[in-house]
Amino acid sequence: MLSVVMSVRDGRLCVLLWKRAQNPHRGRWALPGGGVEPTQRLREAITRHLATKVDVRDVAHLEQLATHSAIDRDPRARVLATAYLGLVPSDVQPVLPSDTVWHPVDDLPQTAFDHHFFIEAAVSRLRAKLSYTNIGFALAPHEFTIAELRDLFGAALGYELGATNLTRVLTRRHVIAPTPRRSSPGQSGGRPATVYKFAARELTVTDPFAVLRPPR
Amino acid sequence: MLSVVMSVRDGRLCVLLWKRAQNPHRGRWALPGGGVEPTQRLREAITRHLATKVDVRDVAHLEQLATHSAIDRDPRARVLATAYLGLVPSDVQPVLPSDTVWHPVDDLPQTAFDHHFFIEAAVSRLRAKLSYTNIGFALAPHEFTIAELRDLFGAALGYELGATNLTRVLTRRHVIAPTPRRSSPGQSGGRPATVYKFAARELTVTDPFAVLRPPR
DNA sequence: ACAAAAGTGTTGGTCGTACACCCATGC
DNA sequence: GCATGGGTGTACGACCAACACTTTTGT
Repeated sequence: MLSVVMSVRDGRLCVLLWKRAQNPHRGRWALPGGGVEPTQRLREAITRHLATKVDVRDVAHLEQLATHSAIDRDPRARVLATAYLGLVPSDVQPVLPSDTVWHPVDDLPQTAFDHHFFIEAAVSRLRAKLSYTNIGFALAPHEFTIAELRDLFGAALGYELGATNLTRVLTRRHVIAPTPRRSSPGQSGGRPATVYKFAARELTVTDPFAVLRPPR
Repeated sequence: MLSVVMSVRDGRLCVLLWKRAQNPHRGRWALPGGGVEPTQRLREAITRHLATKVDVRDVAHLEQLATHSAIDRDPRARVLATAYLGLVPSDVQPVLPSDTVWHPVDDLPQTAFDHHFFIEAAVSRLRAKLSYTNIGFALAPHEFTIAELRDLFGAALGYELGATNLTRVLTRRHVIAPTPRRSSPGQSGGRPATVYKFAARELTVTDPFAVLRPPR
């Protein structure tokens, strides 16, 4: 049972890793995870582990990724590992243990076991879902300006994008909605930005049929 | 370890189920599945089980669906079940044991345990992937006419669709390609149909970014 | 007044659907 | 020739990207 907890930190998409102090794979970086009690469900086990071991309580979204069954995943014994993808909003600052660090996904250190496969799968999944669901809510603060959201999406997707079209796409799909509030500009001036929020804070598919749509 | 094996039979999307002769859930219909040996990988276990127990050797595509961990899934013991989605082309006719039957997914009998959840997940996954991948290759014969493909897709998606646009979408994306062959018309005449084939017989994503595309 | 930042209008292109029309065959 | 089924051409709308232009602020 593993969790790939991702969040945008300092403008970069990061994943939570801890440094192993013991063999096997001592010194390498591993995903948080552990065993599952016979009375626990997987989701429950993940949630509890994140809260107690790494003090991450504000996972805005959690979904199952995949189960790996390679026989020699762990040299000690046969371990079936089910991984979850967890997302933490960019404005929450969990207090992490000293061996646990946010690592940018485009500059990963050597990871333990087969954990880099899970990270790759998580990044692909997140990037894909950003384009056809409202999953962005789990990365963003409750309120934000378009500029902030543009930087957030840019960091998560790995490329720059324009604020204009981002606004239009997300509002047309009713993913985000303006609030009456607006932000005050910085020292250098500029027009105050409208404050937006996500319309829903649960995962919904916003673009269900790319093609081969059913007849109206 | 469970498999949701699906195929189009007699113009309907079907799933392979076997009737339980023993308690628990005697008389209900269950997905093929079984335990995993400590030396087996999941995919291997699924493949072997399908070949030996239900004589299904021609699974054209197999992908992992999800792992369920409900504590009371099986009243006998805590069982973690990882389900796979398998697809069988419509022209192969595996010899099934007498307790095993293809059931249309839109008219399911009472299923054992929580197997209907897996079936629902498999159907959703298949339908979604039909619109943005070339997964149709796993349902279709090696060669086919557009009319046959239209019926196949219609059965899988659950609604009628037009041959014209199906052709255009799939050829534009280079999912299918015409062959030099053409089919001879039936008794009632009609123009001979061009025979098509799938360009690739491995899963590829054909429509990766619906929106928020990276700049060219 | 000017720079900075946000927001709007407009255009052009791609893609998917609908539907009318043309083509090839059996009887 | 005519019915039958396959294939093509065209028009329309939805959607998205690019970019110029306007609005609102601070200094």
